[in-house]
Amino acid sequence: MTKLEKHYNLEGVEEKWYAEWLEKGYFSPDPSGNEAYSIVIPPPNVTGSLHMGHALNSTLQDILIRWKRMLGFEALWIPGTDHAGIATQNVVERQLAKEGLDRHKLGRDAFIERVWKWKAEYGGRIIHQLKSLGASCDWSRERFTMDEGLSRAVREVFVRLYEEGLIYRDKRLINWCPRCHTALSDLEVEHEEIEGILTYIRYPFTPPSPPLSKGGIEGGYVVVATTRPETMLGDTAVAVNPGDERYKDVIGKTIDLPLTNRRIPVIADSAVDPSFGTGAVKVTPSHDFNDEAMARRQNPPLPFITVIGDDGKMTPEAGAQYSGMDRYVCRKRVMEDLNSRGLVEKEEKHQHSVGHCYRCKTIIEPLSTLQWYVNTKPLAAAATAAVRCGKIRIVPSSWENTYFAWMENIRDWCISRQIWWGHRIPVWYCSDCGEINVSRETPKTCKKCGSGKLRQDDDVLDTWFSSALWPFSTLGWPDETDDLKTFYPTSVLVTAFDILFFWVARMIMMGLKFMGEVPFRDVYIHALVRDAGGEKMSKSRGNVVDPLILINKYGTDAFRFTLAAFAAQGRDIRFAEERVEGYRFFVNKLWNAARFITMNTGAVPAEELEGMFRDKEPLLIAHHSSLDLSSRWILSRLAATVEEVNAALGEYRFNDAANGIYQFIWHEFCDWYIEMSKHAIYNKSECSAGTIACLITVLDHSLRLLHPFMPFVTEEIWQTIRKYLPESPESIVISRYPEKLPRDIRTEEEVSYIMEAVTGIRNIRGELNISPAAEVTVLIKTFKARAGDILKNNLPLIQRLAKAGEITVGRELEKPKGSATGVRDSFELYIPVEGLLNIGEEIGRLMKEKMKVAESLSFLSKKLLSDDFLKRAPKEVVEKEKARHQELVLKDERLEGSINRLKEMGVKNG
RNA sequence: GGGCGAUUAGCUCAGUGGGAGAGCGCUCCCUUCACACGGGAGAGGUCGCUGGUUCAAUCCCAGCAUCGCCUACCA
Repeated sequence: MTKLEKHYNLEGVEEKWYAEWLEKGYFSPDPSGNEAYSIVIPPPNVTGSLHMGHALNSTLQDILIRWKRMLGFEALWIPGTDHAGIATQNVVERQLAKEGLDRHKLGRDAFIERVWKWKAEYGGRIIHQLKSLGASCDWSRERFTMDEGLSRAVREVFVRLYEEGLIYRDKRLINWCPRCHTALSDLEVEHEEIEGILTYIRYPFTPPSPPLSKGGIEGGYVVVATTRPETMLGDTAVAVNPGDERYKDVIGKTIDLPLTNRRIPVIADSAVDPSFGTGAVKVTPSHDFNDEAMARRQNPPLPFITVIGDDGKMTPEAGAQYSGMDRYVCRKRVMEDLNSRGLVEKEEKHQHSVGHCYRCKTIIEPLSTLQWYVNTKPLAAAATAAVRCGKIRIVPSSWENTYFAWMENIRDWCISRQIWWGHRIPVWYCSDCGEINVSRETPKTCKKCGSGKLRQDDDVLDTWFSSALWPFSTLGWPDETDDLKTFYPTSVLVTAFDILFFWVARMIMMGLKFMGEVPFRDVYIHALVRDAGGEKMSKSRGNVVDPLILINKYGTDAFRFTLAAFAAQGRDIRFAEERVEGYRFFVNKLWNAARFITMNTGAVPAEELEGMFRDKEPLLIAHHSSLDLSSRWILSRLAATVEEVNAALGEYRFNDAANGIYQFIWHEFCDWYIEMSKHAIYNKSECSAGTIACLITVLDHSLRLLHPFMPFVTEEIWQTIRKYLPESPESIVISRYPEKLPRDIRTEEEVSYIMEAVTGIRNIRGELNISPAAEVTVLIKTFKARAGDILKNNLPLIQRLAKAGEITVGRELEKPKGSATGVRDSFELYIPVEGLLNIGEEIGRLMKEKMKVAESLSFLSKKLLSDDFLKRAPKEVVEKEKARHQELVLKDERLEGSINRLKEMGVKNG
C-alpha cells in the first residue's frame, strides 16, 4: 500500500496521470462501439491564451464528456483551433513591424508562409494549456480551421451556396475598418456610446432664395445637423419629412453646397424625423447607411460621391484642399472653413453610439465596396424552425427569445475580407471575357471562353465562415466517414452567449443546409466570467485573473471544482479566489478521508475483507443484512447523492451536482459516517469486515462521482484502493459512473434519531460552554416508541459522538431539577448542569430565547385568529400551523420553568 | 429607442407562494491517534423601494431605483 501523506501534494500528480491517460488512449472512442456522445470544442483562436472563459467552457465540457464516458458512451470531444483571420494577421503584422517590415513589402505568399511559421511556433500554446486543465479531448482528432480537410469543406459549401444563388456579389455600403483595411460584418462592429458634438451647419439656397416658410429657414439657408462634418463634402441632397410644414415649400429647390462647387437638391423622405435637430438632414449616400437607403429610394436615385477612402483618408473627390487628409484632420479643417464663412450656427454636446472594429477598436467607416454576401434569410428560416420545434434545445431557455429575435431580423452576411490570412475565396475572374469561375478545384482555364488568363479573387472569407462548418467539417465532411455517421449530430454545444450569433446560429444554418440535420441536440449557454466586482475581465481593465496561476497555486482539481460550483444557470459569475482556496481544502479533506480508510484496512483479517468484495457489485447490497445501522445509512445517503448528481448533470445544473457531492463527502461521509465507524475500528473485537468494506465502497463511489469534476486527485486515490474492488478497470477514467443504487428510507429515518440526539447534546454543551472533558449525564424523554428503541440500541455510539456519560432513555422520564433542556422532534433531552456552568449567563441566554419564541408566538396567534386564514388556507397548512403553535406554547412554558429553576439555584448558591 | 438579466448574511452566491440557506469571513470552545487545509457550537438578513393579486408574497403582477448586458440607421 502506498503510504499517503498528511496533506495532499499535487506535485507531479497531474502530469503523471494525464500522460498515462493519453498513452492508454482513453480519450479516443470507437466509432463502431456503443452509443455515441459527442461534443466539438468551440475552437479557441490560435492566437489565444487560456483565459477564464476558456477554462469555464472547457471544464464544463470535460465534466460532461468524462461523465458520459463513464456511463458507457463512446464519448468524443473534438479539440481544435480557429485560424482567426484578422486577429492572427494583426499579431503577425505587429511582429513584422518590429522588424521594420510590413506585409506589402513581404508580398502575399511570403506573408502567408510567415503566418504558418508563426502558427507552428506559437499556435500550440492554448492546446497545451487545455491539457493542463485535464481536458479529455481526443487529440488524435485535433483540427485546425485551415486544415486541408476543412478547406475542402469550405470550398464545397461556397460553391454549392453560389450555385444555388445563396452567395452573391454586390456593391453597397459595408462597415469598413480603415486600420485592418477590410470589410466587417454587422456583428463584428461593436457599438459604444460616446459623447460627440452635433454641429449645426447653414446650407445656403441657390439664389434667388425661396420664400420663407414658418421657422426652420432663415436668411436664405437651411440648417442641418451632423456629428461628422467632414462627410458634408460627399452630400448629394438635403432631406426633409414630406409632412413637415416648415419645409414644404423648399422641396425640389437646390442648395449651393458649401466648400464645394456642387449644387444639391432638397428632397422629401418620410424617414426623416421632424423633431430631431432642425428636421432637415444632410444626405451622404456614400458614407451613411440611412442615407444610402434614402438615396436608393429616390427616383432617380441620388448620386454617390465617395469622399473618404479605404485608408480613412479623404479622396480627391473631397476637393483638392482636403484630398489626402486623414478623416479627423479633415473634420477640423472643414469646421475651420465653415466657421470662417459664418456657416456654423451652433455646436451641441450629443450622446450617440459609434461603431468600432471588434479587433482593433478603430472607428469603422461605412464605405461603398464590392463584397461577397450570403443570403441568410432562407437559411435562417430553417434554423429558427429547428429551435421552435424542439429539435434543438437551448438551455437555459431564456436565450431562445434572443435567438429568435436575431434570426428574424437577420441581414445578409458579408463574408469577404480584404486580408490575406484565411480561406481564399474560390472565385476566378477571366481576364479575357470577364466570366466569374466558381470552382471546388483551382481551374486552369475559363469555363466560358477557355482562356488561361484567370485571376483568383484577392479576398478571403470571414473566419466565422469556416467556424460555421465546424461540427461536420471536423468529422470528415464532405466525405461520408464513419466518424460523421456516428458522431453527427453532436450531443451538445457548450458556449457563452457572446458568440450565439457569430457562431451558434450560423452552425445551425449550415448544419441544416448541408447535413440535413441539426449540428447538435442541446445548446448549453453558460455564464460569462467576470471579476469579483462584476466587471468583464479584459486586458485593458487590468482585472484579468489568469487560470494558469490559479492552477499552479491551488491545483487543477480545486480550480475546476470551483468553476463547476459557480456555474449556476442564467447568471454571470463573479469570480472570487477564496472559493478556490475553499475547494482546495475539500481536496485535502477527501485525501485525509482516504488516508484514514487505507490506514485501517488492516483492522480485520484480509480474507474476511476480501470475502466482502468477492461478489460483484453492488457488493454491499448482498451483505446488507449483516451491515450495521450506520453502514446501511451511509449507503442509502450515497444512493440519494448519486441520484441527485446524475439528475443535475442531465440538466446542466453543474453547481447543484458539485454541491451535492461536496455536501455528501464532507458532511455525511466524513463528519458522520467516518466518525461513527471509529467506534468499531478502535475496538477491534467489535470491528466487522462490513464496516471496512463499506468505508472502501463509499470512498470508491465518491471518487467515481467526483472524477468528472476532479480528475486527478480521484485517480490518485482510487489507484490505492483499486485492489479491493471487484473487476475494477485499470483507471478511474474508464470505470463505471455510479447509477441507481437502492435507497433505504427506514434506515435513514432511524439514523436521523441518533443524529438528532447527538446534535441535541452537542447543542447544550456548546451553548452552555460545558468543558469538552466533562462527561455529561443525559436523560432522553422520547415521544415515540420507535425512536426510543433506536436510541437504546445505539447508546455507545451516541456516548462516543456526543462525549456523554450515562444516558437514560424512557417515555416517562421526569426532568431533573437544575437541568438544561433540548427540544427535538421526537424527544426531549435533559442534562443536569449544576456545577457545570455559570448560572447568570445561562439565564440571560434563556431569556433571549424566550423573547424570540414570544415573538413567533404572537405572530402565529394572530394568524390563527384570522377567519380568512382558517377558512381559505389548505387544511394541512392550518393543521401544521396549529401544531407549530402548540409546540411554541410548550416551549415557552419550558423556558419559563427553566428560567425560574435556574433563578432558584442562583439564590441557593448565592 | 427596444429587449433581457440582476438586486437575498460583512463578502461571493444558491433557493422557495406558508416566518430563508451554503462557502468564506467573524465570535466562543477544542492541538481527541484521517485531516488545525481539522472538529464542535454560535452571532449575523423588514430577501432593492412602492403599490397590487392572495387567507398568506422574499417568491406572482405592475411601477420605480440602481447596476450590468444585448440590440438599434435618430442625422
